Amino acid sequence: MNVESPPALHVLLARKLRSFDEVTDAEVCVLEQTMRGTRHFEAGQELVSAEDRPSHSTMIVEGWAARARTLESGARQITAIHVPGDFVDLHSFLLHKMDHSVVALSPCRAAMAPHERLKRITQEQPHLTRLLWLNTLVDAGIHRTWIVGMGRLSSAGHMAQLFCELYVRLKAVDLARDFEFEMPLTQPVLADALGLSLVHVSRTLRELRSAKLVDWRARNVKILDWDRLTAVAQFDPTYLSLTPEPR
Amino acid sequence: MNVESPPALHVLLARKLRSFDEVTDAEVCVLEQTMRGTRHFEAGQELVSAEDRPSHSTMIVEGWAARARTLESGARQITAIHVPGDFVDLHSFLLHKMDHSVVALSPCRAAMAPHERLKRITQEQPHLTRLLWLNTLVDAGIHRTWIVGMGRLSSAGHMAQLFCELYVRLKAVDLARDFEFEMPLTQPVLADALGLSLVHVSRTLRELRSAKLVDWRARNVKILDWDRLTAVAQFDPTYLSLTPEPR
DNA sequence: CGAGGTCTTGAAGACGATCAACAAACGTGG
DNA sequence: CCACGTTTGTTGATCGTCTTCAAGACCTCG
Repeated sequence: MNVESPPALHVLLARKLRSFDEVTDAEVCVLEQTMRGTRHFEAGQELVSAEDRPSHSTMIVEGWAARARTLESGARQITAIHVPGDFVDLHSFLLHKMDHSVVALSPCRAAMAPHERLKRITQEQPHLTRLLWLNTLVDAGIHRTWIVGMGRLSSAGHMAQLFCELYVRLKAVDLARDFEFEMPLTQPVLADALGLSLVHVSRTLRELRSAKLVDWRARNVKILDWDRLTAVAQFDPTYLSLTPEPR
Repeated sequence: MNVESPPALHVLLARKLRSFDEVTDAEVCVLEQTMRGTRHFEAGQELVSAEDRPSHSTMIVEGWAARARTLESGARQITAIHVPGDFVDLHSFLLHKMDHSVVALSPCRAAMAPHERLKRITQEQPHLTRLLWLNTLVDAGIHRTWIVGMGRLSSAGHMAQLFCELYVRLKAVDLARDFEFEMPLTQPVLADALGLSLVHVSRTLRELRSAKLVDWRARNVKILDWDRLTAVAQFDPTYLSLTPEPR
C-alpha cells in the first residue's frame, strides 16, 4: 500500500473509534467486517435520497458529503457536513425512513454497512454498540452547536464556528494539521450550510479574511489566528467528545 | 390511583416506547426499574448544568424543560424543548460531559436513570438499547428540523413548525387532542428557542393569530387550521418516527 | 483563447433587532 | 375584594443586518 493513497478502511475506523475510547483490534475488525464493499459518487450525486428507506448505512471513506433538506421554494438547508470517517446515515438503521438526503460535495468513496449486520452488533457487541451510538450523539451535539450559531451568533461568528469545528474534526482523522486543511466546498454550499445568502457569505468571508483570521483560497483553508477565531466563534470543542474515555 | 393525576411512570414509559415499536411488558418493567426515584424542580431551576458530568440521565415525568446554551453576551439559545416522556439528557450517558444545560420551563418532576444501569441495559437488552438509541436519534432529527426552520423559513414558518411539532409530540404521550394543548411557556422562552427577539416573537405570533392559524392564550394553544399551519411550516412529521415498526 | 463556473461588488429593499413606552394579566397581601 | 407591584405581552419608531437583483471580474480547464 502506497503512502500517498488515502488510509485503508481499517486505519480510518481505528482512528475514529479510538478518538472516543480504547478499542481492541478485534473490535475494529468486527466493525470493518460489517462493511460490505465501497461505492463511488461524483460531486452533486445523492448517496441517499430523502424518503428513502435504506437497507444499509454509509461511512465516508474519501471526500466530503452533506445532509440536506430541500424546501418547496427550491431553497436548500444543509444540516451537517461530513468528512472521511463519518457515518453519514447511521441513524437510518433505526429511524428507517430518511427525513433528508445525503449528497456528495466532492467526489466520494463510501463504505456500506448493512442494517442486519449492525443489528447483530447491537446483540453481540455492547461496547461497539455504545461507540456507534456515541457517534450519532456527537452528530446531535454538532446540530445543537449549529442551532446556537444560527440563532445567536453574528454571521462572522457562525462562519468562524464552522471553520473551527471542521479543523478539529479533520485533525481527529489526521486530515488536518498546522491549522491548515483542504476544503472542497464552494461558497453556495457554505451558504446553504450557514443559512445565509451566497452574497452574504462572500462578504462575511471577506470580513474574516481582512481580520486575518482565516485565509481560504484554492480549496486550502489556513487558520491564521486560532485564538481569535475561537473567540469570535465562542468555540468550545467539548461537544465533539474527542477525548478518549471509557464509554 | 386518581384519574386526574398525571400518568404513572410505567404508563408514560409504555406509551413512549410503544410509539416506536412493539414492546413487551417485561421490557417496560426493565426500563421502569432502571429509574431511581424522582426529583422535583421549580420553573427556572437547572436539572443539569453545562460542564456537569452527570452520573444519571433524566426523564421528564411532569412539566416542560429545555436544553439551552448561554453565550458570553448573556444571550441564550434553546436547542430543544422537552415534554413529559422525554429523556432529556440520555446522551450524557455516553457523552459524559454536558455541552449545555437543562432547565425547567415549568415546575417539573423528573425520574433518574443511573448510568451504570443504562450500561447494563446495553449489555443485556439489545432491543431496549436500540429503542433508547432511537430516542436520541429522534432528538437529532428534531435538531435538524430546527436548523432548517432557522436557516430557510420565515419567522412565521419557523414558529408554525414549532407548534406543529409540539402538537404531534404531545399527542403521542396523550397530552394533546383535538388540536389543543397546554403550553406553559412565555414569549421570552419562545424567542430563545426560535433565535428571535422577544419583540419579533410577539409580532410573529400576532401574524399567526390574525391569519387564524393558531390561538394561544392563558397557556392554552389551539390550532385553528392544521392544514394551513403545516403548509406554512412545510411540516412533515417523518422526522419524529412516531410509526411503530420493528427496530 | 474562449466558455463555464465561481466569486466579488454595488445598490435597493425587506426582515428582524433594539430602544422605549405602555397595557394587560397575575399574584400577593392588606 | 381591591390595591399594588411584578411579570408578561403589545405597539411604535428607528436602525442594522442580510437578501435580492444585477453587473462585472476572476479563475480554471478544455
